[in-house]
Amino acid sequence: MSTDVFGALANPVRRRLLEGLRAGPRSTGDLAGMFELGRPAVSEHLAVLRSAGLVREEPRGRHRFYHLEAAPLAEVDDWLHPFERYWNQRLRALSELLDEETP
Amino acid sequence: MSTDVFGALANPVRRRLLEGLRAGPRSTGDLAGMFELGRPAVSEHLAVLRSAGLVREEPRGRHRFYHLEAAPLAEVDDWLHPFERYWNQRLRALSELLDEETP
DNA sequence: TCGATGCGTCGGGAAAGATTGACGCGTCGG
DNA sequence: CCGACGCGTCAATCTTTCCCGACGCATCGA
Repeated sequence: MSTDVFGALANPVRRRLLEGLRAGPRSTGDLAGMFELGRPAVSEHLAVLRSAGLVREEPRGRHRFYHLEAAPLAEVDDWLHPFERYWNQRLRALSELLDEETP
Repeated sequence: MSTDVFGALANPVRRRLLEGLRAGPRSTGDLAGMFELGRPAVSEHLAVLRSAGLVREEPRGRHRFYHLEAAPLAEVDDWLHPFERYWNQRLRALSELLDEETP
């Protein structure tokens, strides 16, 4: 059903597809032009993104336009947030200070 | 050398390992206790995290303690940021307003 | 109506990932 | 000094992912 969002983002092709969709909906062939891949491969990647809820397809004529559906990315953001203080220097200093205060 | 960070996060076991390391450094056996997996499997997952720079190992006696090294997660955060306005309603409205203001 | 176009899907093969049992190495306690 | 402990690594196996060529379906232009 809805595949793992993290798994969907694991592939660089799929990440670039999402980046390409930020500017607006695009057709499959248009998206496939971004890569040196065969069209079936891109189509499969789009299917993975779709099963992760990251993309919505709108058939228009004989083209099929894909729309960015960024809502599931919030899950990644939520997972990432608790780690933020560990890579941000200033917040890290603050948190270490707090760790000293509360033993 | 440094494996893809997104690829490292694709596996739920590895994500839970990083979560478990937020509280502080832990030994391999301790971490393996979090799962119903064999110790070698967990050890390999830790190797993947290490090759992604997400973890640092500190040999202490016959134990080996793993420390969280969250810096590479900033790459994920950076990638995620341009999408934020697409899933956050309020920020989306704001950014669309800004887009109108600055042509 | 007919040929061309744009797509998704299926089958197969190659590559990568995940898990296990067995083994070897260094470390600690007695 | 020795047996037990905690680990990492290796070979082998199984699953998943990735990619392609071929095919079929629907749509558009003439």
